[in-house]
Amino acid sequence: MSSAQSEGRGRSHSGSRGGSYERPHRPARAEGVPVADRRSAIRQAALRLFAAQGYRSTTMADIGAAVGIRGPSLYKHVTSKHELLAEIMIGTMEQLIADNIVAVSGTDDVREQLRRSVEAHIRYHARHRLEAFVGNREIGSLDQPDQDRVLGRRSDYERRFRELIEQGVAEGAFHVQSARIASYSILDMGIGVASWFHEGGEFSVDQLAYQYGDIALRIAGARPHDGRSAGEEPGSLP
Amino acid sequence: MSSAQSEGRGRSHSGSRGGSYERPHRPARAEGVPVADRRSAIRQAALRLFAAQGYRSTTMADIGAAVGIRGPSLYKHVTSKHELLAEIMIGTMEQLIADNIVAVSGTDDVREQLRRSVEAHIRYHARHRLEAFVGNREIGSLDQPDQDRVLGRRSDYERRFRELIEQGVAEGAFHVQSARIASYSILDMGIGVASWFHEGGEFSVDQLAYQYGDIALRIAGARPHDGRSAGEEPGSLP
DNA sequence: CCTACCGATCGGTAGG
DNA sequence: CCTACCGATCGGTAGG
Repeated sequence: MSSAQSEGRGRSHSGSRGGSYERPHRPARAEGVPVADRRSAIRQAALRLFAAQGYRSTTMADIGAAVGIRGPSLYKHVTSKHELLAEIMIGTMEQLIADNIVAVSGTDDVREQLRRSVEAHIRYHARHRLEAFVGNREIGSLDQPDQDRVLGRRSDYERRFRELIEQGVAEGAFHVQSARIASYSILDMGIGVASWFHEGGEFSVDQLAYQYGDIALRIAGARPHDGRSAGEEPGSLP
Repeated sequence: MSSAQSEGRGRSHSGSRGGSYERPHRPARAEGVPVADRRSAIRQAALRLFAAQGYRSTTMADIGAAVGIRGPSLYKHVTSKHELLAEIMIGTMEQLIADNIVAVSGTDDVREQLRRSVEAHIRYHARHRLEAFVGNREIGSLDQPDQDRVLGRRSDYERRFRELIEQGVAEGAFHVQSARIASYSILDMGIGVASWFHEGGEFSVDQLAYQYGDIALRIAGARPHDGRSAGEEPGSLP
């Protein structure tokens, strides 16, 4: 629910017509910045602007202004606007998959593997809201090859969750009608986090991760070896 | 997971330069269509194109071509491109709220109210994928007043689910750590359906609605009066 | 419902 | 890293 950002909607009707218009003030220094940091500053500005205004509504001049240079000067550091988007979106999927590999590798208990996978999924979507938000909204803004790359990685990522759930079902640890719907619902509720989470709100990232871990175990129909349902406090049964 | 559409990416490099270029063929009749249907045909075309290409990448000429007229002729039927988007997005939220009111009014059992609310939510997102998809992606493309209208209705809609869950908790029918996270997770997993569902796939709309109803009851920690967990077949307990 | 057209925007290149 | 600029696009209006 709710949108990620609200700043910067609509082309900035800034100081048009009427007397002396300087250029818009540049944010501090235009030079003197280490060349190595310049690229990452550009990427970060692009990410923020893509999230706030959308890829198509963000101009190279906007991105340049955010790092203190003019639009055309960006082409010394990046080859195109599209490249900036593709890097964000492919990098996001690579990170999610890498985090998932770590999450499942620390334990053999399928319940714990699912919990850790979901916690990693939630942590990423809370800590990297903008990446996740842009990654989920701008798929159609990619060219075909990059779109295929991102969708292929998404498919791989989903399969990891689905096969984990199938394994749990085979072991008798999970009980679901459809592993696919279970994995979709678990992943989709995590994706939603990127839309409404903000630091300093009702929940910390840790609390969020833990609660969604519980919810995922409920969705999976997980019961520990003694037969209790997931997410129940030991003493709360009727 | 996955994007809603893939047609029509990128401005259509269609027959530029070189010999005889007629205009692009118009899709059958340009006139002879009942005036009453014209507006809804335009809305439908706009919806399809907004979903496939994004609002900003869809031109009035695209929409016109889809209904067999030229871009400027659309202004006989609509006042602006923006109006087309606003109608879709506000109408979507109005329908979801109306469906929810019906869903909760048929029973007093809070479990059944939640089930029916979720089923209605899922049915809408499966049957009106494009509306839901556009409604969730183009919030930032609205002007401020319309964006406020949509977000206000979203907030109302979420509150209906949250208060239902809180009521269930108070009655001892549900058990959750946070009603807000429960409602967000339930709504977000439904929103996800609009991204990946397609008719003729593995599940029918009815199957989907039922399974997500079960999942929502699990998330809510629902147990029937006899103490069994939601979504379990009566004989499946260990 | 159409053509002609205005005014504005924008990604990217030239050439310092 | 900048200015000047090209080529193309687009929402909306004029005036039939």
